[in-house]
Amino acid sequence: MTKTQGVRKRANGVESRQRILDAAARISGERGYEGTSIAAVSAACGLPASSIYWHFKDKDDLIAAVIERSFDTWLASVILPPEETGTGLERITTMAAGVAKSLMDAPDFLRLGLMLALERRPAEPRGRTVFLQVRDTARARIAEVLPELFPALDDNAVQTLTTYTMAGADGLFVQREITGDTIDLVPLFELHAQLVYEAARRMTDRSP
Amino acid sequence: MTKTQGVRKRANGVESRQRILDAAARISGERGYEGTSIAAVSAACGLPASSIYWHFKDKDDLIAAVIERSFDTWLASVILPPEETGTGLERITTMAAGVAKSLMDAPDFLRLGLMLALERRPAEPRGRTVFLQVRDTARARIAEVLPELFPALDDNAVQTLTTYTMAGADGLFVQREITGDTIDLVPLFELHAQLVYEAARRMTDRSP
DNA sequence: TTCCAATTAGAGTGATCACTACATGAAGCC
DNA sequence: GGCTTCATGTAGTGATCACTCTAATTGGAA
Repeated sequence: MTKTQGVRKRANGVESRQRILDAAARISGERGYEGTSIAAVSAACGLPASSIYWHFKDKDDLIAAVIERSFDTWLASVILPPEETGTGLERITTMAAGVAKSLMDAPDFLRLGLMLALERRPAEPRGRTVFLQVRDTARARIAEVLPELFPALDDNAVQTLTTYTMAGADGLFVQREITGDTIDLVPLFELHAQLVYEAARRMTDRSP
Repeated sequence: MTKTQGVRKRANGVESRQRILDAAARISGERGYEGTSIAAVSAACGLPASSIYWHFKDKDDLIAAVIERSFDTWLASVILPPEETGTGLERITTMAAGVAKSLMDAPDFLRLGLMLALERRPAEPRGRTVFLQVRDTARARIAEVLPELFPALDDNAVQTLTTYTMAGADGLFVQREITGDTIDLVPLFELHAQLVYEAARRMTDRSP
């Protein structure tokens, strides 16, 4: 029996799960955890609430799944180009531009993540934990890149610069969310990369 | 028939309003707009819901009042020390340290503000609008400071550096919120000030 | 005293929340 | 056909939401 693309949609768990996640990602990316109601997700994806609860244990599980799905996509952008592609400055500038592009393509992930991260509720949502893990992985990537470009950097300086690099990325993203979609993050991220690069260079000069 | 203006502590009106705002600031700073329920504020301040609605028109009005109250306090920290206190770098480093201290003293304001700013709900809360106005004022302050220290900077560079300065402040604040209260923002803000200073200096060197 | 207005207390409104019980339907396998 | 599993549909559950109504209390003014 061939799969007819007919009007009558037959029960399709995988596709329904994706539709639920799409709707939940959009709504939670716009309104945060508390602002995302199951009824709204249900209306947006066209499936009843009971279907959502068949695919996901509870609301917490749904939000966590939203974060997890964007996980790999986003982390793939945090990569330093190989050595033969250019100078150190060129490489981290390209890396920064790549992160900027991925953030502009799919801002819901970081927007929801930052909202979850800023909240301090008594029972921490699992989505927040997952987001912080992704963040730590991204942070570790940067902490590996810096000594590769500046072997003379001591560990303390690497930690400080890593923190500063992450902060700049978050802050520039927030800036775009506030000011509007017209702002292009790429040149700002490139500037950020250059400033971090210069700072690292000066730090190595100081402690030979 | 002249309504005497000198109203004493007629009842606990003024004090009650402050208690409500204190409770609302703490709760909304921890859980955001949707996460702040009138019942929770009522329990935290010891006054019934009807009293909250006597002092404030609705929830939106309450949250906006929370933002407005922190307004002046916070803006007062965004000030460049006078010229005779040191070199340009020293002055903006001191300014950055002051902002860092004020953010660590009262993080609820910026945490709530950033949560409001990131949200994109159909009906924008008034608190969000107020927060963005405060932000614009702070931004204007920075945009005035930069040409004072670097008269040769063109307007485009000033705008870019201002955006980058704000972004760094936001991002470092977020970093502290995520990593925990043990992190000291002051040295990170000072580093940020130095990097912006160096960037501005190099920009003026490039276009004399 | 009496009156008035500023607050507060308490009870209650309908709406919406996350979540569930249960029946129904569709496909695969025999 | 019958049986099972996957998935959806219907119709709720009690709890909590923002908000309101009205009566009580309070202190100052007349």
